[in-house]
Amino acid sequence: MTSTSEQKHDIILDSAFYLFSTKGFYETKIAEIAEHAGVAKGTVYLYFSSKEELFKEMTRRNFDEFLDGLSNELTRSSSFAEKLNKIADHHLSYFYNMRNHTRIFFQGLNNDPEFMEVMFHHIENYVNLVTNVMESESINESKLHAKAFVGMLENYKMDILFTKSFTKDHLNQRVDFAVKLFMNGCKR
Amino acid sequence: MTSTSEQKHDIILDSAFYLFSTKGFYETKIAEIAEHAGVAKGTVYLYFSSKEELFKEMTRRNFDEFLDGLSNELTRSSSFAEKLNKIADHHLSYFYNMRNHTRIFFQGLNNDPEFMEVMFHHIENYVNLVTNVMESESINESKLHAKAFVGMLENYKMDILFTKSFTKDHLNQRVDFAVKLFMNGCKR
Amino acid sequence: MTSTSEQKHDIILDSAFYLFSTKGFYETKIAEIAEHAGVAKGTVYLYFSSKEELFKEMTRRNFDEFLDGLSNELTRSSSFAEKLNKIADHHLSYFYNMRNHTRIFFQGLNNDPEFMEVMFHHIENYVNLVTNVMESESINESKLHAKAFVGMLENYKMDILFTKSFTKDHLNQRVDFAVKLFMNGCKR
Amino acid sequence: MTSTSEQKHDIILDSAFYLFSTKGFYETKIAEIAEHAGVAKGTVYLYFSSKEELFKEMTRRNFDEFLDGLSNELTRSSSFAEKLNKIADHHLSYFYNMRNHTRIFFQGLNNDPEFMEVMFHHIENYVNLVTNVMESESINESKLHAKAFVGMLENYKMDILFTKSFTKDHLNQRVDFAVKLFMNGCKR
DNA sequence: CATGAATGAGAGTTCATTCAT
DNA sequence: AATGAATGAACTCTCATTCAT
Repeated sequence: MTSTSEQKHDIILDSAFYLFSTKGFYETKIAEIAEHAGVAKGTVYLYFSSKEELFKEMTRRNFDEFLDGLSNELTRSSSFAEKLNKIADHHLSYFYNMRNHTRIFFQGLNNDPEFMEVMFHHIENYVNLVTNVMESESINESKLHAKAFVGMLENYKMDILFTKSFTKDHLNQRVDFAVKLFMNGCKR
Repeated sequence: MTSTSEQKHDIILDSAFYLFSTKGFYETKIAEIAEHAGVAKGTVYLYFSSKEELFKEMTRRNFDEFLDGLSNELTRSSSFAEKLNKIADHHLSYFYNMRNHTRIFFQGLNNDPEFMEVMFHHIENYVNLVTNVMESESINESKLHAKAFVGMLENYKMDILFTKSFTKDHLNQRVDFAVKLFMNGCKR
Repeated sequence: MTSTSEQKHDIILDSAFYLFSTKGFYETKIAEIAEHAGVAKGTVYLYFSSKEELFKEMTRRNFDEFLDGLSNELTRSSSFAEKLNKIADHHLSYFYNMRNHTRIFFQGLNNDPEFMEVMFHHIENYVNLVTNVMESESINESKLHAKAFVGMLENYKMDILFTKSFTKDHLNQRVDFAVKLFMNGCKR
Repeated sequence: MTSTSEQKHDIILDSAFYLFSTKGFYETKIAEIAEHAGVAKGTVYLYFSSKEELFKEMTRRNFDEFLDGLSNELTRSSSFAEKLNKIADHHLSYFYNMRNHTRIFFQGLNNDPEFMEVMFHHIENYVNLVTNVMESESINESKLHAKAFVGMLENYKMDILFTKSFTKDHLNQRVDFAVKLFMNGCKR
């Protein structure tokens, strides 16, 4: 009935995610994470060497989940439009599901090179995944296209995070819009 | 030869910008800002009521400069393509000039509603400026178009901030690319 | 129309009294006293060498006024009972008139020997005045009697300071009571 | 051999009493209390939420000890004179034992309503205890009598605190004197 | 005489981290 | 492995005092 070591590791990570993403890094205290996880303060340090390290691991897990999910969905898609759709939907749905955890998207460990590396690699991996889709369609300058597409999506993220009344319908509308704009350009 | 009161206000703001943007909010100490500005610690509090307030004023000034500059350039542009070009160039050049102050773009006062309001309004104002350009060209769903375009640019920002070898040429290339992609869509 | 130097000295002392007695020594700022007196902060230091000194001078003036008034009233009294009455009335009326300035009676400069000296001397002088009255009636152990009488009055001070609904009638009742008790003892 | 949690709480309270009463509230630093108690600065905050709170708890403990002791002694007294004697002796002995901690009697947290409440209640409780003694002897206006008696004692406190050469004999003399004066009035 | 901008020492408080149990 | 009491470095902000104008 007691938690295994691995389970405790994950429980702490869950609590860290919940609190960091809701309140921000500096505003979240180790004591709060411990309490939320139902362990003692000292226990946190048995699994993570520091607050920074805990934040980094949490971030890594988040990024990995995001990319694993996307990568999984892409293998089940066939046409180009369908793939773009999946990317857009996955991207915006991710933020939609996290719209109550807005802090996570604005705060990092900006002075920690290792953390910047983690972020940088995530973006790189994400863009590479999208770049592969572009290349499979023989699009030139595939990387620039990939970044532009991701950027469009990233910007709609703001609507989600700041608009209280944002619904799934609004989300679908943006998915369609982004794909069409990317494929055909603006219609004048 | 001595500073007027207004000058001192700005000198402190300059120092705050330099340090906050280089090291981040929490990592910058009031004592450092004072030293950098060549005044005593207490003097900072004669001009700004708190560290948070100082950060907010600095942010406001930054945002205002960005928008004033853009708005100024847009009035001197004629064709649609030219306007898009000016927006893209202004956006990316701004970050290019600040590529050594990367911290500023990742950290804020995420728990301070007033600060979030400042950020939100800036984004709103920026998008509205771009939306006006879209509308002047009678483009439907002008706001969604505006956000998508800004998003593309925003994403290229990452290249600038993370790529040490990024040059003005790379920048111009992205400006052209973004405008063309936005107008015509991806070419397959 | 402008204040003379002596007037300014007194105006500052008045403001100091008002604020110190309403808010306490540490809670009152020099800046507030200056503002209340309608002078600049630096001006306070032209008349008083430090915050402590200002507090001491204010206290001295207060004590002097109290004793001058009492001494004046006693010369106009004839019988013993009448004199005791004047003392009691003067004592309690003084606190009654100051019942909105309760801070002054609880806070001092407890670490400043000079201030303690000022307080000590005031008490001494007051008791001596009352002792003289006792001696003029040939009462033995005149000083112990004097202190006991002052003590009775001092304690009724608490009623005045803490009882919001305390009236002049209550005051007169206590004056009469104290004099009778002192002269005849408790009635059993 | 190590302190229990409760012991540490009391050790800090003891140190707080020693320093606050010797030097005053504002003149005593938390760092000094910690050092005197043999703990780290932060430890003080594990037991008391703020400097103010620490001062309040110390005051409460002091007051309680005073009243408990008195109440205990009164139950063992029989005649009226004996009871008055016990009150006078307890009151003056208390201050006699504390004659090196004079600061405590002049300084409080005058702006803190909660602290004023604590003080007010203590005085109230003390007077009530004495009032009960008066009533048990069927004395009219028992409360006014009680306050007068306490006032006499309170004033002799000054002799104790300010007279370096004050001895136990002086104290006993004042106890006797106060009781006789209260019972019989001044002898002319 | 008068001003008030500038100073900077100093204090209370927080909280990540440690370590004896 | 787990605890949580104890630590103490570090930081923001205050305010009496000074002095150039």
